[in-house]
Amino acid sequence: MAVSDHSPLTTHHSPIIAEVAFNLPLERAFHYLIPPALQGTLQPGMRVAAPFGPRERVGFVVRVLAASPIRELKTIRRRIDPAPVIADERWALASWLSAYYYCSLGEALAVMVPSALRLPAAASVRAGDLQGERAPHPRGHALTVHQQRAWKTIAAALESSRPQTVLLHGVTASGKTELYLEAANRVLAQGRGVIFLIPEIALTPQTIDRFRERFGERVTVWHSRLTARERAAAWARLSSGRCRAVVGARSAVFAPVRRLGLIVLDEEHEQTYKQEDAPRYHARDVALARARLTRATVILGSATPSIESYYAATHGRGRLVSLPERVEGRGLPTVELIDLREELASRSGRGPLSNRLQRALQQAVERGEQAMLLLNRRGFARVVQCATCGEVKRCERCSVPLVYHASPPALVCHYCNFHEPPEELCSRCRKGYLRFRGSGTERVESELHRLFPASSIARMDRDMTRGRESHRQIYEAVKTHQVGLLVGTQMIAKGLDFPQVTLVGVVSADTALNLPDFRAGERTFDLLTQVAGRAGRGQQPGRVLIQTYCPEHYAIQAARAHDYLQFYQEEIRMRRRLRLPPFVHLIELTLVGSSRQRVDEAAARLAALLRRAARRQRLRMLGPSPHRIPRVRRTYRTRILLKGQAVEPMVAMLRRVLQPGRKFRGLPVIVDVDPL
DNA sequence: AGCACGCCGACT
DNA sequence: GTCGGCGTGCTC
Repeated sequence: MAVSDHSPLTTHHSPIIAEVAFNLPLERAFHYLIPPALQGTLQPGMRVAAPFGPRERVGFVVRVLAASPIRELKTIRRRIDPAPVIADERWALASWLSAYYYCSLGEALAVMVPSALRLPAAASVRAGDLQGERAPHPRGHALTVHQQRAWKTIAAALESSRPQTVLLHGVTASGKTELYLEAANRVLAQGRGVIFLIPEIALTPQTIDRFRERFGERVTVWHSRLTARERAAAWARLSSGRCRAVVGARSAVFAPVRRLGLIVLDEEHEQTYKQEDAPRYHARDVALARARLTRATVILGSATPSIESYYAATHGRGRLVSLPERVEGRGLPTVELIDLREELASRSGRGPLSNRLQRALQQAVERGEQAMLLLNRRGFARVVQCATCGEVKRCERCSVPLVYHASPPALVCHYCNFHEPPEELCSRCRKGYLRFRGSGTERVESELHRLFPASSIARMDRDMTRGRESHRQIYEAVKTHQVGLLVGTQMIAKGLDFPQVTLVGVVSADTALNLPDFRAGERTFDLLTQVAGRAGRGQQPGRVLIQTYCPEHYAIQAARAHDYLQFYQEEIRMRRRLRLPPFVHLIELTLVGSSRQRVDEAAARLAALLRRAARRQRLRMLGPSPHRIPRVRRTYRTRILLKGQAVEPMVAMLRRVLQPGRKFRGLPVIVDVDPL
């Protein structure tokens, strides 16, 4: 293309320049000439393909201009979309994302639009599409007294002209979904749109089914497994306004729902709402930001609300409503603690299951009832150690011990998935036999086989659910009573509804508790409460046994008593005393690089710079300190933590300190705002 | 983020 | 003498 033909650009007054933002960690957007064939057709929010360096890239048109200060402009190659894929408040939402999570506008826009989305040329908004059907659908069931009281608050929020956030705190099986459906129904009847977020599509088929039952074709399901055609169709239905409700995981918070009136986050405490690669957004916080822009209501629902959400709801930012009882008068299971210190002193055997837990399992088996065992650790044994020289088998690429897996036999790194054939003799001293220490789900499974040879036993963890159908197969096997005993990692703690399970055993409550993380208590309380909620969902009452070395810990005590408030009050006191969220916001910076020395030096320099900047503002800087696992895949990692009252000023400061591409001294810096 | 360019160690 | 490591810089 002969750029020199377009001399001098400033005399043009028609928009022949497009400013394009790419999905790159660069703050700048780039200018291109619009080819004659596309002039007059490009609008902000459309995607275009353009030459970028040696290759072609897809970017978003941010605006069209009459002139550019840049000499030697290249020309846009193609237009991707017949109509903008970003419109209305989603533009402002992209700016918010970029400012809050420290990403470029291009990265923010890219995360809001599925990259594989291809809109058919015919996609256009017809007038009248937005009308739709407004008649409310009849309610499914009669509401309980508690549900009615909660509904009053929710209905008031929905009618209010000011956007509101309602935290719906309800124990497991207390009927939260019915209220979500009722709220969605009301908002649809107002002619407004609904986004319904669930933690994981695969784990919550029942919730989707209920939505489908109630709203039929008026709701679109949005998830990553959709085919290109399905995705395009769903996008078109929503952006045209023909369909005004969407159900989906995290990324559905960006769905092009029109006239948004309500966002529901079911199980709002779930960590899956946090995206773990850039931009590292939290769907709950995006939902709150988007709701502010459209004056929409947000309903957060959970049996174990995040500390942040509960604090916000009880300190003037939103309303709290509670459902303290299970529907149909079913009681909560009784929870007993097993002090492993006593067990250790008295017991002769050294398996992972205490005598008391074994007896309880025995009783359940004898009565023909089902039982579940939770252990948040895959594999057979956590540590493989030489009995003679004490050598522990470690991963070559990561600073972690290898985990022994029995079937198929292998030593596995849980961080880089490195596999190595197991040996019998120590590879260092060539004398000692290898000893297995610490239990995983495989060992518990083999222990169950030994104790209950006549029972049907299944295991559910990431190793067992590799295949796409395996998760559902295990689920069906338990549901139809083909399996009597189920052992698994935390994936068995969430959402599964097995009415015949009367006993839940937690093999070790301390795995999560001992992590060096200020949220360890919260994680433990969540996990114990959620897994306890799996017991006694049918006619038979439930019983939960928790094995622990620290039975006096408040997270475990509160879980035993089914007392969220007791846990919250202890936890919020700790957070206040230590200046932790929700009293401050954290930003975690991770410097990564192949040379430990270079990483450490850069981290020290960056920390010095930030410390100086932090003194001028009112914020604190901690570190640098090595990552909990300093080396993963031969890459060293060091962390710096920022603490402050507001995120935006901290991010603005980082923008000044870091180089383009979010680098410091040439090393990439991973920025995680509000890390989990 | 890619990708090309450019300057120092172990090899046909 | 080269092939290739990754440190540096650029992308309208």
